[in-house]
This record gives sequence, C-alpha cells and structure tokens, in this order.
Amino acid sequence: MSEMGRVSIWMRPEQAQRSGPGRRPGYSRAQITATAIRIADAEGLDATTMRRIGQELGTGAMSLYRYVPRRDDLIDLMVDAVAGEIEVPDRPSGDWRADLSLVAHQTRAAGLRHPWQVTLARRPTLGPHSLRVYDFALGALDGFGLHIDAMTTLSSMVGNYVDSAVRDEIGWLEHARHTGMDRGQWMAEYVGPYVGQVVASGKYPMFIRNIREGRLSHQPPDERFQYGLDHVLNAIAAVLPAPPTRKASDAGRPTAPDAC
Amino acid sequence: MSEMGRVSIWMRPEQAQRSGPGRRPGYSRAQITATAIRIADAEGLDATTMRRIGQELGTGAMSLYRYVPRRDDLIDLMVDAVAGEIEVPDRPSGDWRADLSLVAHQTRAAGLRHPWQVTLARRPTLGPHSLRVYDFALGALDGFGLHIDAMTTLSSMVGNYVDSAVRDEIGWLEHARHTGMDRGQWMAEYVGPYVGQVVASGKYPMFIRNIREGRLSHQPPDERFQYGLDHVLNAIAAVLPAPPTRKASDAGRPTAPDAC
DNA sequence: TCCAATCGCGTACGTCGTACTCGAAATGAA
DNA sequence: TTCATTTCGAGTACGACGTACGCGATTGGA
Repeated sequence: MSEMGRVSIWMRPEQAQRSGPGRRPGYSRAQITATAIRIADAEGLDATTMRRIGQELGTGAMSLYRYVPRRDDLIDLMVDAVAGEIEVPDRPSGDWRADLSLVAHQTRAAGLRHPWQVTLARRPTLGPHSLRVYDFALGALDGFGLHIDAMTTLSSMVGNYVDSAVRDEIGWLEHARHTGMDRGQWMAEYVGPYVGQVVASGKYPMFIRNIREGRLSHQPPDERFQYGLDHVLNAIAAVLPAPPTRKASDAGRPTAPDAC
Repeated sequence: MSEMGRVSIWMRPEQAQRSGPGRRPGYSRAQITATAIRIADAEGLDATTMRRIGQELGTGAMSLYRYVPRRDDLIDLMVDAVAGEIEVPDRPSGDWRADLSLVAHQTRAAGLRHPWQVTLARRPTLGPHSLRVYDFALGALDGFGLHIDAMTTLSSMVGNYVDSAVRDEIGWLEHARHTGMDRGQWMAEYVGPYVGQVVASGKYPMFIRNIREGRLSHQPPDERFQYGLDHVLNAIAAVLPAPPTRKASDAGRPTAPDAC
C-alpha cells in the first residue's frame, strides 16, 4: 500500500462503479477536486490542506487518501480540471490568429478565476483536458507546411506570454494573502518607497524610463493583455509563410518571410 | 519586533559595520545566502530549511533570523544572488540580437546551475542584480524608435522563452528529487506507459505527431535551446523597424530567416 | 567600571502531509 | 438468511516545518 502513487495519476484512474463485495465509496475524485478548487479560489493554495478539504466535505483528512495517492496528485487533478474550463472547438477554424487568440483569452480567464493556478511551477500536466487545449493550439498552426517542431515553438510563444501575463496580473494576490496587505498597501508600503529610491538613485535608466514613460501598467488589465498579445501574434504572423492550400483571408498575415 | 518584514527586503539593507554597544554579528546575509544556495543546488529548495542552513553554518535555526526577517525574504536574496552571476556588459553593444542572445544564454546557464530557481513562481525580484540584467535586456532594443511599452513586450518575449525552456529542461529534476526516480525511470515508469496509452488512443492528433515526428526532444539540450531562441529572435527581428540612426550591420535583420 | 544594546540560540507552539490501524458497512455465495 | 470477504471511514501518531519568545553572553561608550 505504500507503493501508491509511484506512477502518474493519469495511469491510476478512479475505479468506476465496482462490482463485488465491500462498502461503496461515499465520495469521488471529481467531488474532492471541486472542493479543493473552491477552497483554493477563496483562500489560496496554502489553505487547501488535506484536513481543510476533509472538513469541507464533512470528513477527516485521511479519508481523502482513498481517492488520491498524494496531495501533489490532487493538485494535478485540480490543474486539469481548470483546463477543462477552457472552451475550444473540436477542431481549428482555419483562422490561426483567431484560434490562438481564443485560446489565449480563455486561458487567461481561467487563470484569473483560479489565481492559485499560476503560482504553480510544475512539469506540464498531461491530463485529458490539458491535452485537448494543447492540441487545439498546435493545430491552429497546421497547414502552413511548418515542421512540427516549429509549430510547437511558435505556439508555445503564445502560451508563454499568457502564463507570464496572468502571473503578472495576479502575482501580487498570493503575496497579499501572506502579508494581509492589499494592492494599494503593497504599492505604497512594500515596494513603493523602494522603487522611489531606485528612481532617485539614477541607476537603471531603462527601468526608470519604464516607470516614467510606460503607460502599460496604468491601463486596464484587458487592454494591457491585448496589447501584449497583439505584439506576440504580430511577431508570429511576420514569420509565418503564406498558407499553401488555404485561401488567404486576413488570417495569415500575407507576405511573411519564411521561418523554417 | 514582530513588525519585522512588513516591508520589502530591499528596503531593509543589512546594517554595515555598526558602531555602538552590543555584540558584533558573527554571520552575514551574503554568507547565509551563499550557504542556502549551496544546499538548494545540491538537494533542492525543500531541503533548504532554516534548521538545515543553520546546521551547515554550525549554528541554530533561530540565529538566522537576526539577519533575515523571513524565509521568503531569504529566497528573494537567493534569487538576486543568482541574477548576480549573469554577466552582462554595462551597456548594450548596439547589436541587439547579440545582446539578447547573450542575456538568454547567460540566464539559461545560471538557471541550470541552480535548478531550484525555475521552480519558483514569484513576483519579479527587484534586487539590484535583477534590475541590472533587466536594464541591459531592455536597453538592447533601444534606438529603434519603439515605445518603451513595445520594448518591454518584445524583450519579455525572450525572457519568457528562456524561463519556459529552462523549466522544461530541468522540470523533471525536482520531481525526481521528490520521488527518488531518475529521468530514465521517470520516462519509463511514470509517464511512459501513459504516453503510449494516449498515442494508442488515437485522440490528440497534434500531440501524437509531436511524439512521432518531433525531433526537438531528441536533440542535445544546447541545440534545442538555440532552435527555440532563434525562432523567437527571428520573430522579433521581423517586427523590428530599421534602426534610424545606427548603421545597419548584420544586427537588425540577420538575413537568415530560416533556422530549421 | 558599569550600562545598555545587540547577538547566539534553546525551547516551544501550531501547522503540515501522511503511515498505520481497525471497526463499520456492503456485497456475493451458501 | 447467514456469513466470509472486501472495501471504506476515520482516529491516532510521527516527524518534519516556520518562527515567536525569552534569556544569558558579549560588546562599546560613558
């Protein structure tokens, strides 16, 4: 029994309705995962302890281990459940820019609904929902004659941008939860004086220019996100060859140099 | 005294040699940070406990709190110390592509030397060394007439790529430390059978193509990193206007769009 | 010399994940 | 219906963790 969890959680599917002797399970992975996500959304991942989840379900901590080998595996399940909220069509539409834009916005929305998610740094989740999103994003760049490696690289540029942007957007949240100060306090008390001191020091000229001339951080989050996303998609469009078979709508950003 | 650490660690510099009564400190922030980094390099961040650091220094855990308000702040110090290993010139060279490439490779090297670093998901570190690197990378894109916001966005595309690439490169390391299995075991036992099962299922066509046709994951890490970096830099080059004042050497547009 | 400030650090508290264990419950076979 | 078999629920316990608190030892200035 102490050999549990020596293998990927995705290889240990929950046994569906068993037939045979023995008591029937009173809970389920989906129920436990949903409860854990609810707690993490409201109070952060640190508050999402096994005891707390059990308490929320009206049971003890150890009961959960009948359904999940380890807390880390439960977090894998949580991440994939969040990926399940990302709504993408079954198949790319043919407009790669619209498709990647859709994935980006959906992923951002899911990230904002579940702020704890971006605080994680883990190996990529291989759960079914994550794979579905991955497949859609990669498929959007299919049909240009690119090598699969090039498609992966370009597609992940969008993914990397979204991750980074969402992390910036809510990065202060976890910190706020730890210290109990909201964003205003954080700016004013925690880093504000330090930033002022750095600016006054005269070192780091680009950092200072960013503080002085940068408008991005003063814009509404939606516009800020779109601004960066447009830059990334423009850069991709600029290296994307013209689609060979597909009719060139405004999708492919014509006259692009070849990239591979 | 319990008000300690309610403000950024960078606003609480270590008091240099104090003059006045009282015992002289026997340790230093730099010494504690270096010790913590050494432990984290060898055994991972989880093993880098306050007790362990103290033990390595021949003292107790609580002694460290004379120098560092909280463990989180010590981690900030560690991150900035790693940034201090990134060697960049005082000022960009004028060849933006060479400059960004330098930062990318140096950052990767530092990340590989300190694998724990990429497992962190934190607000950006504002320490002096981090700011220096940030300033250099941003300055490389100066002189094209771009708005500071555009420069920030493009520069961070490189940073995001490096972060993601290094994370992929050593992502299995932390996991290996937790489970005690090396990469071979991890592939063969942990996800291997699952990946085979996914491929056999026939779903996720792009994922399958990546497994079947993708050469990237079978290449040496250095080439893999360079491949992705070239794509990112090519994409940036493709949206970069011609430099107005600077003589157009091979810097702005490398005339080598195909890197595959 | 003596005072006050500072350091080193032992002790202790509340928290965590989870290994172990055993009674309770649910089934199929008799 | 009865009972052996199997699984579930959950209490207890262990060894970590970060760190609050407090006290004796050390030091420079008056």
